[in-house]
Amino acid sequence: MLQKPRGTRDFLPEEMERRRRIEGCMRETARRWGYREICTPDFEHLELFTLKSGEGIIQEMYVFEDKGGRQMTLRPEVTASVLRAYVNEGKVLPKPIRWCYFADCFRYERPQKGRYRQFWQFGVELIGADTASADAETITLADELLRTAGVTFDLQIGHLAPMKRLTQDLPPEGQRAVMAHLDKRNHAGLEQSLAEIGRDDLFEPLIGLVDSRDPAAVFEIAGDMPERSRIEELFAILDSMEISYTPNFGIARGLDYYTGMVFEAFAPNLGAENQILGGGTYRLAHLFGGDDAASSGFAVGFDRVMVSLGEFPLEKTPIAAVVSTPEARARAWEVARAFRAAGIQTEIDLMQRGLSAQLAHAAKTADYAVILGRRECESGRVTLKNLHSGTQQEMTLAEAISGVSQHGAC
RNA sequence: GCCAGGGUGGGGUAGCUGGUUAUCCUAAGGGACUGUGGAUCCCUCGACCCGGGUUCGAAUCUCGGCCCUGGCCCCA
Repeated sequence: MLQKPRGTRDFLPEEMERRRRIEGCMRETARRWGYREICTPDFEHLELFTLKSGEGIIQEMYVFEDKGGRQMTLRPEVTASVLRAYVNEGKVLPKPIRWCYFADCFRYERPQKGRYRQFWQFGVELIGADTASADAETITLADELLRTAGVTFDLQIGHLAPMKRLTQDLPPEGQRAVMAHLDKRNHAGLEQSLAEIGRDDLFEPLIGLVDSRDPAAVFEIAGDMPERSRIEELFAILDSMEISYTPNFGIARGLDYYTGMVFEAFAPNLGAENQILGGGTYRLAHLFGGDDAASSGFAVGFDRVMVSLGEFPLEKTPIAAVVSTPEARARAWEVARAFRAAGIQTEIDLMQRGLSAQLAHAAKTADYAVILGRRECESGRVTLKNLHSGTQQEMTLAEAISGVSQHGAC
């Protein structure tokens, strides 16, 4: 038997209903904040992502050569595409630009819990605003999005400036290593890296930075800096909005293009892959030939949110099954059409089953049976049977439709 | 790329210290039952992940691959 590709999943209707429901929550929240949907290609020129993230990511992507000999790749994320689209067509739009997307992405990685080779991200990008308010909007929207979806999470917010200030004298490789260790809270690795470059004196301040839960203490350690007022303003807005978060000035997000604020959210009930959201402020447009627009944004790991949420009840709408004898076949089609026109999910027998078997089937899949035989054909009425209570009654078609509409599923 | 544990009908399983036709539950389809359902009974359908090796004989032992689950690395 043919298997699905490694790291991919089939979603059956039950699961799709759950996914669409949560997707709808996220879309609605973004809409209320003025973020309108953008859709970019599933595949892009490879160069788009190597420009953004370096050559090293090629081995993690689905790269292919198209029939014209072009180096292409399935998108591993959406931010690069959105910024490319901005450079291509968004330059003249009034700023700030608020865009959101819900899209599948592809990464050639080893699958594990919450990590798949095809996965979905819901994200927003706020382009052209370079203020504490813009930072605050990005974070607050992220918080609201996750809360609306119903997921339990820890929100951690940091800023790259203090860490960069402390490590500004280090060689680039040293700085990179130090930030990586801090991001992973790897104290032993940090100590070793600092020793290798002869800067053991930085160990205590850097640890203090990461462990600090008070922004004021961070400036005590790292000293004053130009970004200080913006950072303080950001946290003031978040506090006034009563956002629940943990300051974490050890977040490095690993990538060079982040310029200031960075934030992440974690779901405590997930395994090793427990980060469900990540974002920050960045500059990318200039890489793709555009202006140096300041941007901020985040992406939600939609599949991880779904794993974290687990099973939850779905609201049911009533289902009607039209059950008929062979002689009432034509009438059954008419009645089914009328039910569907009223917006009711309605199914009709396609298996040429006997009345008994039709009812047996309806009892498993529907809430109401609309029974049609010679008697109903002659009277022009229908028999409506409630399949949960077992009660049934003959009535007009209109009465049956309104009865099903009003009672809902049991 | 690395580590651990797994892979038997659509789903869940027994067998796995080699030996008849591979067990059971469930689902699905049909019948008992041509105007009334989920019960019951009967029937049908349908599986040893793939390939090599050992053996008279492999679901079982062995090797390789693939895939699944979790972890490492990475995490845009």
